[in-house]
Amino acid sequence: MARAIQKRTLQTRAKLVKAAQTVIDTQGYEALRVEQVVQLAGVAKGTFFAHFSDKDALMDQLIGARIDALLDDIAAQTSPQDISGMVDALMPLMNFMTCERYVFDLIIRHSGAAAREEIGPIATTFGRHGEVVSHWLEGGPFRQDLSVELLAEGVQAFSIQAISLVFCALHNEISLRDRLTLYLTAWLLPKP
Amino acid sequence: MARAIQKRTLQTRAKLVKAAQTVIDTQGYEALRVEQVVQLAGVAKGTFFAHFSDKDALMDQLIGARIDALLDDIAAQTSPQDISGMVDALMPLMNFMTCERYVFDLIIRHSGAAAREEIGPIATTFGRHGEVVSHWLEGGPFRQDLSVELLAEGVQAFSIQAISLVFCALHNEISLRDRLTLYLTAWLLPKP
DNA sequence: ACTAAAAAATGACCGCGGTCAATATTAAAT
DNA sequence: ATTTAATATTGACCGCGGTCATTTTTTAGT
Repeated sequence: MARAIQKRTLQTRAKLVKAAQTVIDTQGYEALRVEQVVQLAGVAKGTFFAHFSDKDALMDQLIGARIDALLDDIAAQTSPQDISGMVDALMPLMNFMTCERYVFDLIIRHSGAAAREEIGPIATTFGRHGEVVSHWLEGGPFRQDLSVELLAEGVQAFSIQAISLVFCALHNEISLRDRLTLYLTAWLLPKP
Repeated sequence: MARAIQKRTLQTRAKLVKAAQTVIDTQGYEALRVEQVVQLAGVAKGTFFAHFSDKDALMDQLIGARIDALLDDIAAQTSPQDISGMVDALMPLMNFMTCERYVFDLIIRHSGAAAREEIGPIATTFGRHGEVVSHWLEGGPFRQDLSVELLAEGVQAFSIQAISLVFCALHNEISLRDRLTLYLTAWLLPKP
């Protein structure tokens, strides 16, 4: 039968997460090295991989937690009634996703369940994001010819597109906020 | 003063590219190892990195060339006059982009100029893609309230979204083609 | 031809993510 | 308390991308 999780296990895991967060806070996500994390946590390298399947799994958890916290703030607000309000609400999330190229790449890589059997923290936040946006669209003054779920998928697609262009050498004359406003207006308020 | 490029340089580079293509043809993109490529090409490891800044640069070139060839085919056809025709035209490209998860990730990572000074082969193909789609939209029976360039950016955003969901464990009940059709209809033929 | 400088090729070496057989610790059974 | 099986930890080791001082080859000047 399945045994209970040992206290030691939780302690070690907590030490690893704390050490990782310290590294990220001081040096950023991209600079994180597993060797540095285990040294800071005072455990052997192998222990790390007994707790996380790989380095990406740790990042998935930490970045997923950050996004979740941002979504908490977003969900706590009243539903925006126009594009400008919607962009305002989404900007903290957008800013986090653009804080480092490495972070953006990792989020994209984990946004779907990434062909793994179990869905990870970041993928879960994408589901939540869709629900929050869907809820906004339900009563709002936006196009009514499509399901809110489909519209929400479009909002995600354009958010990713806007973020991508931040890292693009060609199109950086227009700000992230302005580009997202442009996209969402075209998507949610078409006037053909 | 700058000297002319040696014949030997071009030969070595060709040997590396040929060896790489052989590996890819037999084992796929993800399985490619630099060590195997240089062994097959009969050169030292250091030589590889004298010709390509890193492994990604080689992939950028090879995948970029493939996409370019697909865009040649697409551009050679007459402009599609409806969503179905547009999706038909785009499908070969979509299928290539979904042939391997590794390929998709690499394309995304290089789709913008990736914060590098010089724009790479894949990033160039994205520019071309935008031009081809813009040209389609110019005379076609699609929404006229936005610039064709902006509409083309949307087509790219939805293409990426559709591809992403192929690799997503949650949403794989609907096919890539059907999803792209759904998205492009909603984007290019809104009826609010 | 000979020589000097520029360019190309080499391979030992490093950094870092990830593995695994061996060892240590914990918790249940007697 | 002792045994036993499950679980957690360890660190030497591996694979592979990437570096760089050294050596080899090519080119241009005389």
